[in-house]
Amino acid sequence: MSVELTKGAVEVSNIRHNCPGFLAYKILFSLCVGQNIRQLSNSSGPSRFRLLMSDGQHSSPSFLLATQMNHLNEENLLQPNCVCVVKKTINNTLADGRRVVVVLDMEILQSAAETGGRIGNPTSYDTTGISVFKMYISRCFSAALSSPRVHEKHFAAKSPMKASNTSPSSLAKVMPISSLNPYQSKWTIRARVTNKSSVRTWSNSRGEGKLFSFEIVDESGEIKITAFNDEVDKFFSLVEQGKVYFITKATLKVANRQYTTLKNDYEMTLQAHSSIVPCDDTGGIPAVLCDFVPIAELENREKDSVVDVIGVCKSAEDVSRITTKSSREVSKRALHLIDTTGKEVTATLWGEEAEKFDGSQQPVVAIKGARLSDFGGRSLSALFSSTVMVNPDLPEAFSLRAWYDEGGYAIDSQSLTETRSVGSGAKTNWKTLSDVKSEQLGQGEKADYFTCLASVLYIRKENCLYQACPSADCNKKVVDQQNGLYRCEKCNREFPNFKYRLLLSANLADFGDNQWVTCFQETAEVLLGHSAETLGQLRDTDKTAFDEVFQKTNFTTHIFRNRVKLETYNDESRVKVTVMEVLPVDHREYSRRLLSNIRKLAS
DNA sequence: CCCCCCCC
Repeated sequence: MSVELTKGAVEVSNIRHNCPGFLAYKILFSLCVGQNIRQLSNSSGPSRFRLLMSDGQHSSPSFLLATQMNHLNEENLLQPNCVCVVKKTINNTLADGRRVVVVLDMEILQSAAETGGRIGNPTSYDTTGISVFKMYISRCFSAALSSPRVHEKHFAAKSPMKASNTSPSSLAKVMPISSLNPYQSKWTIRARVTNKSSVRTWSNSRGEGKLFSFEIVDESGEIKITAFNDEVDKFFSLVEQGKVYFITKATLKVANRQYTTLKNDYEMTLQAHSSIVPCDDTGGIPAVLCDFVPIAELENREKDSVVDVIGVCKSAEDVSRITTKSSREVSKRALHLIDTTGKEVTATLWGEEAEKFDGSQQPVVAIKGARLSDFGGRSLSALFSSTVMVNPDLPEAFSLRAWYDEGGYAIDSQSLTETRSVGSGAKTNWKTLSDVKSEQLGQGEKADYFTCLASVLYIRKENCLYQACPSADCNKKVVDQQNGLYRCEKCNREFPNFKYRLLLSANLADFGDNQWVTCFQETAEVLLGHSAETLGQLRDTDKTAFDEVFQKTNFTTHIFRNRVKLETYNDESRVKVTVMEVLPVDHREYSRRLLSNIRKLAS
């Protein structure tokens, strides 16, 4: 059978390297022959196939089969000289600067046997020679191939540079990053910021100061740029992650390979006379692309691998300060991310990123280049080289938002990170209050421990405070001698003062049952939100305010970690529940408990 | 001129 291949398809696919605004879209239907299929060696993750594609006129080896199309190989359809329809592609630049056309969707139209050999006499298509002229042409293509998935971010630059930017002749003056060296100072580059640090200060024997750095990329390569002191003030707010700039008059120096993973022998330092000018994002500069790993998939990835992840921040822990092994203080904040795989993972942010993070609206968070750790099973940690994006303008973010809001928030998800946030040490023994009775918890020799999600129904405020011995280690009730002195029988002493202690009897309820529990000092203070001392003062001076504390506590919901034990008392035995810990309701745990309870109720 | 990848 004879088929006609779409001449020019190879060229069109490759030219579209110059249209970074498009993440993925349908290309002109093109019939191509996969002449050569090579499985790329890959230490982790699924196999990747490189395809030498031909349109009968040109052939190009720069086609990479997206892994979701690997089934073609498994079905044995991917054979040299088969004819396929390429339906959807995305252009990408590999870490080493090579450009590839990733085939996201294609269909085998005719098997290799049916084709019977090579079609036409294709010549090799040279992608390195994409000229300014072609870049210009590509804009015509991008206009013709407009798509709803257009992802272009227009930068409202009204500078004169904008006009010259659209002119092919001026583009010729822009140099590729890969051509820069310390021996030539007259250059302008046009590049996208892929990673921007926060401002950091230093102080050492050579002096002190502040700095920030960022990384940029163009079609030819990447480089790191650092700004110190005055240049920090001048450029920090101008430089934005993801945006494209003309950069000129910075100093180049040999990069210390020890400190960089970027593929460039040099790095840049901004000077007083350096110039950074925002420019149009209209072609030529590769977009910052993320290769998001589904959260469930993290389980199979190697420890210490660096991955891109995206998820809804279901809950975020409070920021805290820790001291590192090198005695440095740093802020950290753990985020709990969930995605459509129904799995969660804990990701830690550091420093300013941790301090400024606001998880209150459960934003979608994408982290490009997070390190996978094996702490608690699997967890993630942001690196200095990571890019943390909150509610990024990405299709993946939109679909995650929709998934979460339309029901994802309620799924009984499981975390890959074993947290010890509730209970200590042993696995949390979640029970409903009716479980505690039906399973006869605490009726054995030893005490039992359980954790429940419950609301405060009632607190006995009468007798909740007592006057205790003021000695540090004695909490024994004292006897008011009515002479200004208080006697402790245990210490066998009289004191001119006492301290207030709390001993609270509260009735807790969940969906199916209720339970009287006892809260001693610490747990009572957490539950009521006031110290025993304050409450004692209030009771004595402002009864209304005192009552209000209890009213406000009623119907609040918490996680209670409890001890339950059989106690004998005047020949009568009954279980006594003592609250060991009152914890705020963690949204994550809350949904999980609520669902588990609902299921119990239904069954 | 920095160069830190952290903590449970």
